[in-house]
Amino acid sequence: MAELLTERKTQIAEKATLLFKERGYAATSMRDLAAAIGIEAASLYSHLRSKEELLQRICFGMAEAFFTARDQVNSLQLPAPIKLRLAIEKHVEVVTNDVNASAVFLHEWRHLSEPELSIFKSMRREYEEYLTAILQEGKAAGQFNIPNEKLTVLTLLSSLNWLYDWYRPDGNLQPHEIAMQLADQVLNGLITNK
Amino acid sequence: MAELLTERKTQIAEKATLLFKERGYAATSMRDLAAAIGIEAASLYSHLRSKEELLQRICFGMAEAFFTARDQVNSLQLPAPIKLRLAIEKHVEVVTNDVNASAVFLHEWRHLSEPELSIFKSMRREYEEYLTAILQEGKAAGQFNIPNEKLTVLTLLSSLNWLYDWYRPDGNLQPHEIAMQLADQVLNGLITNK
DNA sequence: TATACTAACTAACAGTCGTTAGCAAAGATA
DNA sequence: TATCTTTGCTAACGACTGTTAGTTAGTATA
Repeated sequence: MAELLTERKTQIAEKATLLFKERGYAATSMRDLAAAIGIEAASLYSHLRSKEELLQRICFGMAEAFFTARDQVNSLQLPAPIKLRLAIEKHVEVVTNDVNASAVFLHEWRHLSEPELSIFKSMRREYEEYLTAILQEGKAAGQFNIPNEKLTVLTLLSSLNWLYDWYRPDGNLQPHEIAMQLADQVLNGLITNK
Repeated sequence: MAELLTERKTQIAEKATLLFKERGYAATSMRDLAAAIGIEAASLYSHLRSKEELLQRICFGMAEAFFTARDQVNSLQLPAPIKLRLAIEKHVEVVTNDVNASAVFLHEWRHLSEPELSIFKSMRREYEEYLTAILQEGKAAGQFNIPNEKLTVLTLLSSLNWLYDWYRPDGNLQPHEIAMQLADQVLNGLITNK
């Protein structure tokens, strides 16, 4: 029954993501995970090779989603301010699409062991460079006022990433609206009448 | 030897803060901590009652520092935009003053057990409300353009909090400069020529 | 009907966890 | 000199860790 097998594997992955988010990777035991599903800890090993495999899937799955978003943005030739809006929109889509996985991706990656840890870090750096490039483009064209790109890109990223903490799929703010308001705030600031 | 006693206690607190930041609370064992100091794990208990006591001191010590900053800001009668600049400045001071403790404060608080956990959460909420009040003040006075206060305050806080991740005390950016650039960015946005 | 595979189980492994008990050396105090 | 306090030690506790071995019932395939 290929379908049932996949269902169970999916269920394990989803519960693991939830527990890793709520309690952290190190504080979640395989017995916790098994109990949350309703089986014995040893039975998990019919479906996976190790606990860390679960973490790897979550971290690299999210990384892949962010790269896909980046490639979509970069496939278009756009002025920097509009490109930045699009990048924000796509990033928000990825985060809101799976807030649990986003939280694990952001906070639990350091429990990866080598070589995955180094690979993960370099992927993250690559994504930061993609956003930095947009900022530099706009700065060079005189469209952005940025004294320090690094500060700006890290501030931007933290604003976008914290989303997982308060976004509610059943709330009244849609991802698109959130992205628009975030983009307005980042681009125009809070001060009225510009 | 009251002084030596205090020195050792301080050393333990600092190493614990560093290890909790780097590996996370759950993944740091008392044996790890003891080894980092150069004593046996059991010897730690001459200086503290439990592992969680260490976490409590870090979390509530930082909370106290943030509240002190808030009270300083609130003791002055200022227009909202200037008050927000000051709040940002004070917040940056607290974070940059101890980046390790800031990281633990931000990420490891959920390993507190009751009743400390609930107390901690309500203190955090109180601090968010202090910042929200400034935003509402400016909005009511027509100085701020804010469609959604909650989104704005959480975005602001995440920008400020992520500082612990990249601020280097020996770097070329002083806390005051960082605070000014952050404030400019939040208030004026990235777009040139306003 | 016979065979192979899947997904669960129980039992157990070697190691680690936070913590306690009991003790020893050193220095401070009386 | 005698006593108390501090700060470390060794040894050990019971619980928990990720994981493996071996087994079993049920289902799909030949």
